[in-house]
Amino acid sequence: MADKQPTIKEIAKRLNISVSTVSRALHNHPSIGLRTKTRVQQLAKELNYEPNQTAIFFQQRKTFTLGVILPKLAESFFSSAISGIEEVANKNNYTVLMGQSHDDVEREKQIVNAMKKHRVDGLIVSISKNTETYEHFESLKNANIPVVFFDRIPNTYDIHYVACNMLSGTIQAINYLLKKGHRVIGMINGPENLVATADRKEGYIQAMLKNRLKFDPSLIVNSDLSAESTYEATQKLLSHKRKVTAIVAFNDYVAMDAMHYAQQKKVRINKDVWFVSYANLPLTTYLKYQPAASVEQFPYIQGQKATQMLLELLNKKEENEEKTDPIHYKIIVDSKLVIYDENA
Amino acid sequence: MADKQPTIKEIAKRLNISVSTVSRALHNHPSIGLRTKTRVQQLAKELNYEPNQTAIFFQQRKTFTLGVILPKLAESFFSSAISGIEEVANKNNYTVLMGQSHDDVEREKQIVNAMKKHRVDGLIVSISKNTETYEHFESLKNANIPVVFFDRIPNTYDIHYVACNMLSGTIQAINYLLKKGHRVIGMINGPENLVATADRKEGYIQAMLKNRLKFDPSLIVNSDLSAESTYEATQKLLSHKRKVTAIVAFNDYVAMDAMHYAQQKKVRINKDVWFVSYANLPLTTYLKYQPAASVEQFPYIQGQKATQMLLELLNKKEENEEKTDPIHYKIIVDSKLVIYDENA
DNA sequence: AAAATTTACGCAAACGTTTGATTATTCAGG
DNA sequence: CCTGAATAATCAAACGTTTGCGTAAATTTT
Repeated sequence: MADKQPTIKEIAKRLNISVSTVSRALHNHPSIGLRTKTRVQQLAKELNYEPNQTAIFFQQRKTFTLGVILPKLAESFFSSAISGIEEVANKNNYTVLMGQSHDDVEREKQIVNAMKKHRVDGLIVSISKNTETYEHFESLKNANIPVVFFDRIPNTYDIHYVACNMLSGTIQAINYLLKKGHRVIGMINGPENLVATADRKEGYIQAMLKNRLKFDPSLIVNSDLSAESTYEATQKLLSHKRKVTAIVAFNDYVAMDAMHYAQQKKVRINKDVWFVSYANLPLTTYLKYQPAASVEQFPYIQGQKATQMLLELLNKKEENEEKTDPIHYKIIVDSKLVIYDENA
Repeated sequence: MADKQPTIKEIAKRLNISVSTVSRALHNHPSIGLRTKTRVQQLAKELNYEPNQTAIFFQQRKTFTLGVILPKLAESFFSSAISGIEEVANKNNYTVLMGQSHDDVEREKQIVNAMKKHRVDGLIVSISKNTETYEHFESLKNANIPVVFFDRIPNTYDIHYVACNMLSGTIQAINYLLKKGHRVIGMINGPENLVATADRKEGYIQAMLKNRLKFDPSLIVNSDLSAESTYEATQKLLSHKRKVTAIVAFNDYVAMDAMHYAQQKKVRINKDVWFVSYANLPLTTYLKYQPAASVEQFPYIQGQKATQMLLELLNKKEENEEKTDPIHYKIIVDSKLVIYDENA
């Protein structure tokens, strides 16, 4: 019973017709008579024929495979993102080749190469923390493999990407706190070299100005994201000469550390001092502390958008062959404040 | 500059030799003279030649791709597992096609089909919670695609798998508690139909018997894993006529709920009552409660082992073509108790 | 009834690579 | 100078599909 997989040839031979006829019959090509069409399709069912995709891939110069490179699946941001990617990809009959860089540039390069070798049709990537040079992606351009970046994007202009606008969420966060009556709002921001850090600061400032309040730079402190650094930052804010009654933290981890420190200092969380952060931890009831609200970055949606964008690029490519048009797609997803405890 | 990718033919033409010579030269075949060999290899570098893998896949009837199907990447158990899989796969020049079933049998079937279409060389799968029939995997046998199951494995014998032995860890857990002086140890077990549940119970019993203690069935209660059910179970144990001083919970989520309930009842965690569980939450300091110890199931290692097993199967397959030998590989990884707080 | 058109199918090339069989070249030994 | 062996390279088939082009038979149009 261990038949070799039946091929189009096999069917042709049995029916005493040519392979091209079989191929066309299977595709419902108009120039094939109804009679033979049904004969072919029946036999195909009978033999349990399945087209050899590798042959088709080869013939069509297309693999219906999207490569996805991201830092770490263990981070729920990325595992959500890949679910969004998978969903759109599968809906369009693409499958997903996956690779984790683990924030290691060398691995990232290796994966890019492996993907290129495997002739993925396109690539979706969120670059590693340490990626500062982008030649390994350049080589994809030559190979005519489109790349869409998401969330963690290179610092250049000639790319397609979808990313999250941190401004909107930050402004909402500040507004939320202002509406609750807070006037002295501290911010624990991230490393100064990150775009994400600048965006948060910018959002903070904009929100204050829009509300005709003046911006006090000493209320923004930075953390290198280590627990110690965050403790220190928190300490600074808690001992600020003006009484800080709310703190916006760079992300959930920072928020956790800050709240931990505050708690130790007998500060009551979301009572004496309110905390708001940026979501990257799954919201579980099992966390020690919970911020009052969190800026959501919609990784699932970002994943979907990125995939849609990539698929469009692939279509474009099919249409106007060889035309390397200079347009670069950019999608910005607005972040949004999510309030956890409505009655608070 | 948008050259089509150079092919072996191109090289042959330029050098005025045949494609077969080029192919062999590139592979360092002994029957090619040193002179032409170097000429070919040089030109290849120059043109930036890269073999067309799709052509090779097709020709060799092999894709160097492993399919991985698992329920949910968001669970850290699985994201660890896939890291292990990826590592071994990449080391052996395989790449990983990924699909999440989200515990939906229909999706699982779809993914299996997609993978078959893509002609993955082999498959690694952890079945969905709701999978009770296995025909969709049977079809892979016919296609001669080997499958290795891991962790969540079908309830049949004729499969390859790697799974985790819950007995060892459970016994260690009980021993640990006994050594700490606990004599009345409760267990919150899972749904009765799961193998995992039976294993835990079995471990509990064996540990007690080995220590010449008698087993009290009323100390094992079941939870359907919902918070309410767990509360109820915890309540039963805390109000047991014998004073329960330690509780082994089915997993981290259950443990969290149990500790939450206990806390509310003024029971001091790991003081009045000790908690031990089975790890499936990443160990972060951000959790509200922490069990004193946890049985680790080594997802990363399971992933590695499963991949190694699959690669072996693929090698076997290459050697003795068509021989469908009836041997089924099984690897059992021992679970192991990890104690969090050494000085406790 | 011949010409034009339509319908239904076959031929063969092409995609890029590998590989068994074959041929041409070189060279040693007799 | 011939034989036989080693060396170096070529030929051609094969992998399974798709597709442009050609063409015989069937049908319609004059």
